[in-house]
Amino acid sequence: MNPTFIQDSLPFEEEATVFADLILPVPVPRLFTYRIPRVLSGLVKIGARVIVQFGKNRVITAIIAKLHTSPPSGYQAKYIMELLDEEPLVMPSQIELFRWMSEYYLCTIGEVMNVALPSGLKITSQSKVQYNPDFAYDQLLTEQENILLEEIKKHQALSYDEIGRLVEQANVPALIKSLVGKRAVILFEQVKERYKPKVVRKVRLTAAYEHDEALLNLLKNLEKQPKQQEVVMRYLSYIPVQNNPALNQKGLEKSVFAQEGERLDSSLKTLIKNQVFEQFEFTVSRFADLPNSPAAEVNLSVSQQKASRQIQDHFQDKEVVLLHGITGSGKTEVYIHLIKQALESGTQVLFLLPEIALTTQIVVRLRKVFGDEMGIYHSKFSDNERVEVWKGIIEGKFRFVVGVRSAIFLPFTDLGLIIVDEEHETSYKQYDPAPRYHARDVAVVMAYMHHAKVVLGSATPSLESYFHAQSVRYGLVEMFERYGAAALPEFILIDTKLEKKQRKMKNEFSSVLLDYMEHNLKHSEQTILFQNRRGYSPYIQCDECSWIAHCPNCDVSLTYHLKAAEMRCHYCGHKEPVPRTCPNCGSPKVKTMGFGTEKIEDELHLIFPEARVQRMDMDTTRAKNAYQQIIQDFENEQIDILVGTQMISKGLDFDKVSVVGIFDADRMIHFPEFRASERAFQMITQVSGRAGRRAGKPGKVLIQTHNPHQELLRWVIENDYRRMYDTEIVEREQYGYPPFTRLIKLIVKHAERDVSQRAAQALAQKLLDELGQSRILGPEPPLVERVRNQFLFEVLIKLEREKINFKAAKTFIQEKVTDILTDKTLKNVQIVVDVDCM
DNA sequence: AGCACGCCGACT
DNA sequence: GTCGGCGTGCTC
Repeated sequence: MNPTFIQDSLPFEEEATVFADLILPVPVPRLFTYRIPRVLSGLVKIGARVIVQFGKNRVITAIIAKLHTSPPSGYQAKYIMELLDEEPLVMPSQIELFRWMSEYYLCTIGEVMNVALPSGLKITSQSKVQYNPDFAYDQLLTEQENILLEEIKKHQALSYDEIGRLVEQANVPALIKSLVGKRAVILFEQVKERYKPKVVRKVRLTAAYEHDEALLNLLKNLEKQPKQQEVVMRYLSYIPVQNNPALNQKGLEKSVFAQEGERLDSSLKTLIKNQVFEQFEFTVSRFADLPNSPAAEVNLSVSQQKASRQIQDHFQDKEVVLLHGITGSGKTEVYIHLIKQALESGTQVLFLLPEIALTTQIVVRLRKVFGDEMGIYHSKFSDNERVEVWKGIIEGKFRFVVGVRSAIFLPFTDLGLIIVDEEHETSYKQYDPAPRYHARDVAVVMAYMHHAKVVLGSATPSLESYFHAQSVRYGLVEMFERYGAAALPEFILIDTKLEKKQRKMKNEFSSVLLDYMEHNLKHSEQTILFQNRRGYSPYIQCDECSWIAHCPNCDVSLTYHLKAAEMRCHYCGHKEPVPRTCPNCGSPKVKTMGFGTEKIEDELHLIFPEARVQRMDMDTTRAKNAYQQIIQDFENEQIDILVGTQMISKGLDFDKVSVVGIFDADRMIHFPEFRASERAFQMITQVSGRAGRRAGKPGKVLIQTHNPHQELLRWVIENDYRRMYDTEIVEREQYGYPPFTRLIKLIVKHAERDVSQRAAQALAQKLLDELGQSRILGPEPPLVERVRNQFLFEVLIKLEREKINFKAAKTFIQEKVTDILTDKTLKNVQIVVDVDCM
């Protein structure tokens, strides 16, 4: 890495003009050089944000990546408009990381910046229109222009949107443009800082009433105004000033007096007017209301102690340790122990979790131990909340952050430990937009930069991580005992083929599963049903002519949603009503085919009308707290049967569930993709982990399958990760897949199938010439070959880990991609480059 | 990515 | 004859 890139002090001669190379949030693969105005030259620092004009009329936020005094040749550098931060908002190590990411994932540093900064830190400008006070009406205005001008005259400054709302004219932008030309109005850019600290309005007694005597007098005087008296009494009940006058400074939130049905707020107003109370505003943290009772003791079991000791031993000579611990082995306690130690040694700690696991018990758990020293970074939090975490880390308020994928972008300066829990989770990989990064892999790189250590934790590690743990790269620590001697669940395989033959199936339910569920309901025990497909049915079909409802924009069937009474495309979001008769032949025999979570839920109502059934999938958890609510209800045993997609495999307390039912295991196992076995093993194992024990008996996991003799199911049942790994790794090596190779997927898109195909073929040919046949797969259309009216073709590149210079190969690939994009005979082609695709 | 500039069809 | 369609190319 270029050392000047991270230099942050400037011993410049006073006269020299200072230039800054800036990261701009645009997909242009270079930095942009701007001039620093003389008055700011001593104040600018690397990592500070500035506002610059970019292009003719755009005003955007940029980050200073480098400061120097060599004027650019060939063009005149513009001045920066404003300096936003006196101290760096982005740390030098982050700029280094951004650069590494843009090189590794083949995207621009601006794209990295764009996803890294919460939008509250990115200032955007808005064009504002203002009446020109010097306008002399020396120009001929059309009637429309006159109406508009009169309206603009009435206001200080208006945005285009506001004008649009004010007048009923069409083509407002054109009219404004004309008015600008005639010098009747002025355009200017208004910059708005998005982040607003959260303030609460508070009241407190004025100094005159802070003391006992004055208070008693006040209460006496207010005997005729009972409402006002009540206000004072209420205040004192919260803030006992009579016992301790100093408490008054803190004040009380105004909202306490504005509760429904009481109408104390008007009395409060009077008291404020009479200078009994005074108002003030108080800036509060948005995280204040989370449970917070720090320093709960953590007692490690013998196996947990052993695991954390082993991890620390590995850290002597290794940066990364894979903690392979089965569900319920108590990895969290081990994490807590390690986090505590890292914090005690004075370093920062980052704990990554997949999105869906974050809203649950583990956060509450960590909060109990670490209190408000711990920041939380989550996509369902508002932007302001994210900015608060960002700034809190810089200010030293948070030395420990629990967060999702994007938390790797936070401004750490001195990381000592990164924990990636559920490291096998595919949601750590961002697919769209660029950078298409894998947070687990970035975490490892980041740890090297900070000289920090990494713990990757999982009950079902990714093949990649386990492979590295088999070599000298990573250390491996295993926990195979269930905490508190909870027994492993008992597996039952149900042959649905056989049951179908014997006519024992009730739609999707086997008789065995129904028997267990019924027994469970009778004994008030809980059941989880897993079907990794949302909606009611994945397609609807005409019984007469076999017509199937398709998305008009994508090459997929439409999924039928019962409750919403419509068909939806899960790729582009297209919706349409369900036809009563077949649009092709007019037959009324249009039937739903296949099943998703919604259908299972629906059928459960018929089979067990008395049972309390809840569904949990993307459709029922869209609201901010819906997910948490369902989990809470389930924990409080207000739900008997929970039906869900893979969402249910995380963060549920297994102790209360005695039956887990898994549908459609075959579809997962035989999915046409090289990772299918690994994924299926992980998913089924994770879901099975939800089965606990009740009254000393182990829980039951029932798997419905067409073929109970598949070896993958046997590995799951025997909890034999190792067998799965050994079998799978041989195949990976044989066919040249990760971890033996690195994959780069190029997705070519065009509105016409033919152009898309031609471009993909040309691209593949260029790559083939240099890299050879064995390293290039395709081009071939993906499973869904048309999405949002774009035809897709994929080229997959396999690069061996050892033999190939990965960086050079990527540069070459990038060149070839650019060749295609600039090919005049292939216009409007888009190419997505996905490094380490999943 | 935006955004402006530039060259061809349906309207006052 | 103009508005405005979106193709093309640039941004320090």
